[in-house]
Amino acid sequence: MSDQMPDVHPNQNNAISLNDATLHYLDVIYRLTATGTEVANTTEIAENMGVSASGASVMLRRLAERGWVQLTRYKGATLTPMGKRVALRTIRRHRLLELFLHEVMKFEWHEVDTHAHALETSITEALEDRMDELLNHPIRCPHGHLIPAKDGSLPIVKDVRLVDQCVGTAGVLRLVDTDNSDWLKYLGDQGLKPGVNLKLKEVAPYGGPITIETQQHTHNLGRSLAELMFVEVVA
Amino acid sequence: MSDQMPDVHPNQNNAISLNDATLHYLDVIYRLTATGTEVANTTEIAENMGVSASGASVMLRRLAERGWVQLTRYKGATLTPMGKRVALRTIRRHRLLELFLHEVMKFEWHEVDTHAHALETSITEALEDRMDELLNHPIRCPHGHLIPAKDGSLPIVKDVRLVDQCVGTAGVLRLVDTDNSDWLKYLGDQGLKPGVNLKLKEVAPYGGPITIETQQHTHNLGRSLAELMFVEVVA
DNA sequence: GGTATAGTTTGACCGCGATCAACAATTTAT
DNA sequence: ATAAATTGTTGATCGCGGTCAAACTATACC
Repeated sequence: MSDQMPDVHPNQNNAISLNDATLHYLDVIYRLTATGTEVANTTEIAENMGVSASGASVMLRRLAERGWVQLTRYKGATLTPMGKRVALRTIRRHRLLELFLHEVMKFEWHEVDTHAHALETSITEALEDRMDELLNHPIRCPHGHLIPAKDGSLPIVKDVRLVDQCVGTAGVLRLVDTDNSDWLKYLGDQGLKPGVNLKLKEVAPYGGPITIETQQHTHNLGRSLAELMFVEVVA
Repeated sequence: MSDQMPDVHPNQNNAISLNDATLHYLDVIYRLTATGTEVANTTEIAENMGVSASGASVMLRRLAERGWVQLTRYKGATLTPMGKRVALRTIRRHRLLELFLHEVMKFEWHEVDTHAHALETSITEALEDRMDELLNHPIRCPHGHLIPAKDGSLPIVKDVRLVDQCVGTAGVLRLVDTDNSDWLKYLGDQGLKPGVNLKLKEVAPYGGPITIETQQHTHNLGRSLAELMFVEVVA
């Protein structure tokens, strides 16, 4: 809610009137810091932006001067509350677009990220709102990522990492945490998409494969793929 | 067909890999030169781009160096065949987007131009194609403007200017040639949208108003509005 | 506790699309 | 035909997001 997200300067269209580059940097930094890691380091950001490390370094300084980013030299970057808010708005648009492209435009779930990325900094607020209505105020993108509300708040869900569960656990697949098109295609082809019911049958030790069972099949997945999956446990 | 439109350098995604600015300039120049006038002059272009005349002048030189534009100093600009092709591709995307936003996203016909403009340089070719399919390979945008094919060819239609017809002529409204939101709203509110049947009842002389009749109403329109309307005459 | 190494920043530079102020060409009016 | 007004171009400069090469931490290792 708005008690934790301060207002961006009263701007007719929040998170807009900022250029692509800024929006994409903030997006990347958000995603890098969302997953536990406290700061995003320059090299990571540069890689994700497809830019040299020096280029990212310069840009980070500018983003810090403009108040979007909290920078500790030679250490890394975090978003300021303002930066976080802007990032969440871009992420909202990205995920709404992904779902829209999947549900309405009938793109495959492994294709939507690219197309959504191209559009996320260009769509108008009215279009964002219209998609939201048309999709019935959805909570998740096709991969299961959460769609932030316009105020930056995230829905509360009960996702837990599949690989942390004990053998025998049954649940509903809720999130496949990657945008890697190949992995998504592979999993999708096997029917392993959010919504599917599954049961954890076996976890090989020492980072070995895991075995899960769905209605139709038994699947053997390498650890790296299995680690992407989050489920809601059912009693 | 491709006999009149030369190939752009074999680029995986025609009219893309050019930046927004270039695309928008070419678009503007195309529209300024499409309506009879042989060349687009710097001031006009500058106004349409929302940029100073000197800025446009500099940019036009660059566009000429890059082969998109044919420039005659102190006279004006035309598109090269290559430039024309790129412009038509952008216009295709713009008009497909307009129709999509109207038909699928349920925006009003006077709203779509703005939103389409924001997106026209960002959408991927796949999305362009998907919209085209979903809309069943449409020929016209909501205002009736023609949608160029991917090769730059335009459908052949029988639109004629309403104000050039003699009193008594009956026809179908096919095109309202403006993107002015206010005028569009006004006309739309009266039911004067493409597809409506109408009959020319009176043309006041000396640029005076015209009177047209539709199924439900009789409309009195000032000359400037009437001049935007194109019809297909029915026998 | 010094030193190699990985990671980060700086400095000099570039291309792009703008601006403004000054100047040049073209049109229009007298 | 010349002066005045309009329109167009140039030159200097800016902000932005990049590059590469060189200098500078921070850290891990022996």
